[in-house]
Amino acid sequence: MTNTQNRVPEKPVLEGLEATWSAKWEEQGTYLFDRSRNREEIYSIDTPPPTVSGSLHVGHVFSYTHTDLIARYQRMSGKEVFYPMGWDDNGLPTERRVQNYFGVRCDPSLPYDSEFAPPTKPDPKKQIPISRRNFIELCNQLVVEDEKVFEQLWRTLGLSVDWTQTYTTIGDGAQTTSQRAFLRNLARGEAYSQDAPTLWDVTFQTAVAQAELEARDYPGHYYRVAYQHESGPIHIETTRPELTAAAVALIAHPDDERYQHLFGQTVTSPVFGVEVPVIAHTLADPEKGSGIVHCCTFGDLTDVQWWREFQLPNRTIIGRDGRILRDTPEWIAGGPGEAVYSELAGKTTFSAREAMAEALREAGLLDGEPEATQRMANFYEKGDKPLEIVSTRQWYIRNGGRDADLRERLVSLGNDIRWVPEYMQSRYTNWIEGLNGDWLVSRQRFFGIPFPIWYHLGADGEPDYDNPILASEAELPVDPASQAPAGFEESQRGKPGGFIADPDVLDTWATSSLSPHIVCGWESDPDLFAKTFPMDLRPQGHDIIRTWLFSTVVRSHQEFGQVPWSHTALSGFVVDPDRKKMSKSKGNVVVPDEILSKYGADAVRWRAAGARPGADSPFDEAQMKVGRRLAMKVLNASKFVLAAEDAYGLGATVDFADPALVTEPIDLTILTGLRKVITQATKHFEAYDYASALDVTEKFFWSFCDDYLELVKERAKGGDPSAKATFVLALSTQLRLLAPFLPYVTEEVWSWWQEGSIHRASWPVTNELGEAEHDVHLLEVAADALAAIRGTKSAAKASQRTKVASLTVTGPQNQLDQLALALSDVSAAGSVVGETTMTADETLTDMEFDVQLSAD
RNA sequence: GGGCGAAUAGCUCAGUUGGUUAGAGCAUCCGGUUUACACCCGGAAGGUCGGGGGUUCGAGUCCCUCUUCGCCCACCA
Repeated sequence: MTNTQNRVPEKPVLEGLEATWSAKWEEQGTYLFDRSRNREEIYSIDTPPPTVSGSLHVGHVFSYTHTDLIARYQRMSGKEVFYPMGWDDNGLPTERRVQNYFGVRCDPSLPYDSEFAPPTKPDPKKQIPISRRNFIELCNQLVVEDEKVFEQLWRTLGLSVDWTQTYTTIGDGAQTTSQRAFLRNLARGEAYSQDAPTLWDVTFQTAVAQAELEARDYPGHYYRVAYQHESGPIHIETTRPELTAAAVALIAHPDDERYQHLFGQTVTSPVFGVEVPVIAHTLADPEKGSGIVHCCTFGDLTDVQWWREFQLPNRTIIGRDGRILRDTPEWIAGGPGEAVYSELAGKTTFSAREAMAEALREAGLLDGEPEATQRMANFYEKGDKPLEIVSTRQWYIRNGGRDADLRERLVSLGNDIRWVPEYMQSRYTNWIEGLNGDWLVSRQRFFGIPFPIWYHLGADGEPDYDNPILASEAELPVDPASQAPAGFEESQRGKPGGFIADPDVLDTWATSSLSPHIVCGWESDPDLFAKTFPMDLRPQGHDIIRTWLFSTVVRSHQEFGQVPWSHTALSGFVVDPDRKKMSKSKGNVVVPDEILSKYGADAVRWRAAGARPGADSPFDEAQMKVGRRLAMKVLNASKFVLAAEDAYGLGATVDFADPALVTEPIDLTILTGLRKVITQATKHFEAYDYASALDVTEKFFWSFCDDYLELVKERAKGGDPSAKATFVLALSTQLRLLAPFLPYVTEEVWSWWQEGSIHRASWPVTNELGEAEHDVHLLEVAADALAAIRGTKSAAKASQRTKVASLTVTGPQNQLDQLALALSDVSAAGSVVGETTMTADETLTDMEFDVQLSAD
């Protein structure tokens, strides 16, 4: 016989459960993945790697909890769960954090300094320039520290991750995978490089992709500028007069009567006197400005389209630093505007705009004064200056942006994924249908995975971009900046007849899009890959459907011809009480550590589980208290049921866990109701609806505690086996139903009277509770009677211990019959000492009670 | 401008395929030291289901329409 008495604490507390149990889980390997199991028995999760250079906020805590709820349910249901954790440490966010943290900046022209140590007191205003290698060393150093902090938080939160299965997006494994996948893309013609106009961030001096754009309001002015035609001035309106020197055409709508006489003719640009054609195109909007627009290389994406379509000359005047090119361009040199240009040269677009406006004004070519306007401009999502368009050589991966067939194929692949919630699929479809170019994957940055590519240098020292030298898959990962390609010596680097490295790194999404490849061991662990791919679940935020989700489908389609997972679950955001998105700049971010230590992990998880998939949820600290109360209730109710009689408990033990002992009608209603809860909770979990699973379980649990336990405690104290059997069966079932939500408190209670971890116990099934049933209305009828008694005492402002002198019940016969079956429990719980009279009245739909309190 | 979602008690949300008098928790108010739990328990009050129209014996639920809010996308002359 198991002695439960000694293992039930006298005063159970929530404090410390996180530390105790997360250590035991680690020690006992509770969540280790057992790869000996078959594919059908495995459930694999493509966890989002959080950006370690950022900070985790309560939104992360919620969404990672959502994934863990599913993981724990699947594990208890018999699946071996493959649940790795990644850290996204690759890319610009880490660079920025390193710059701020250490007060340095990367200058690739500097040599490596093995002695370099970052300043102890960094001055953010005066960043010390260091070599690329020194910079990357600092990146690697800092991410290790950040990752420790993140892991600690996840462990406290109780994520059932297999901590032996971690990866980083900058680690060797990810580098090899990313470079290999890129080489395969290249070999299959899915990747290509091109010298073309590119959206460009002048602050970070890198190209950016369509998916990283963000349109923001941007104040500007309309300038009314006169181009010259033999018939007189032609006024255009522009917000960017500084691009006049880059004008290549004027364009108006073909039906615009005002400009019919100009089509096919030429005009000259103001100040610079450059001759440009006037062209008709439907994209010119007669309603905007004067209806005729100057096309410059390049003011916006429409300019790029016109430039391509009409094969206009490229008259770029903006450099990679966002400033007007210092050398006077050939089409300006020797012309009337040479002097004006030299004033613009080297200026930022902002000050060049003012200087150009002044020059136009002086020349009398500015009509009226500039008119203030609010327009939208494209920004890099991490940048704070509007993007420019510059011509640069970049690498692209085909994603359907320039191929209608592929686009259609990718859209239909969305049907192979089960979306939770379903309506999120439309965001995926919409995004693909709105693509306007292939995926730009090269970035002119430092902390990232380099392209595994070099170029021959001709005798003239010019690189041969058309015939790149590719790394072999066997030598991956490679760093072409420090390794020479096969057949060359390092000394030939940069020399005519030698080679140079491709200077760029892969966009971080180009690597994170391979997370299934990375975690499942593509090309490195075929056995693991066969058992985990395609994966079962991709959990992620709905804000990165266009980036992470879509790009992962693209890469999986290219490499495997199928979708990478069968399900995707999209979490909503935690928003502040005003329904605004939390962000650092707004100062409304809730720090997870504080709420975790204040309310406990179980309470926070309980609140997270209340946020349904896809739905944004306002943060409300008061809600955490409710979760904490539930966790506390689990401890106390369990103690009451399991502790021996002399410790004020009911002394139920595992020996009573036998449905055959349950004979009392009201006890049978509990088992009957619980079977229903099992069925419903299971159904909800299978549909990824953890919130409803919790709801049905929790409601039953409160009723179990407040109604049922109160009703039968006197009988149980008398040693009734039917009651005790019901207690242990119901407790065991409810603990397991609650285990995904409250892993700490359920594990704690489980340890009082069971062997092993509850998290490796089996998910409850209905036949554990036997076959015998009783109408669940009995519990309702009994609870109603008890409520009437309590209500009378409450209305009389009397103690609940007040004795009831007489109880008269009137109601339909069938309800009275039910009540009769539980009358002794009701009387005991309600301190009914006098007579109980029951009178049938079929005109009533519900019972009515007359409760006379005793005068004593 | 296009797409998606939401609107139910002061707040956060449930409400299955239409079916009695619309539910829960929090907050509020009232009461109770009740031998599991005062980190507790009991009780009460609180709603024209965003507006308007329609279908139906019957609409929170279905249809149309309007309004408001949120998110995603587009919008640089």
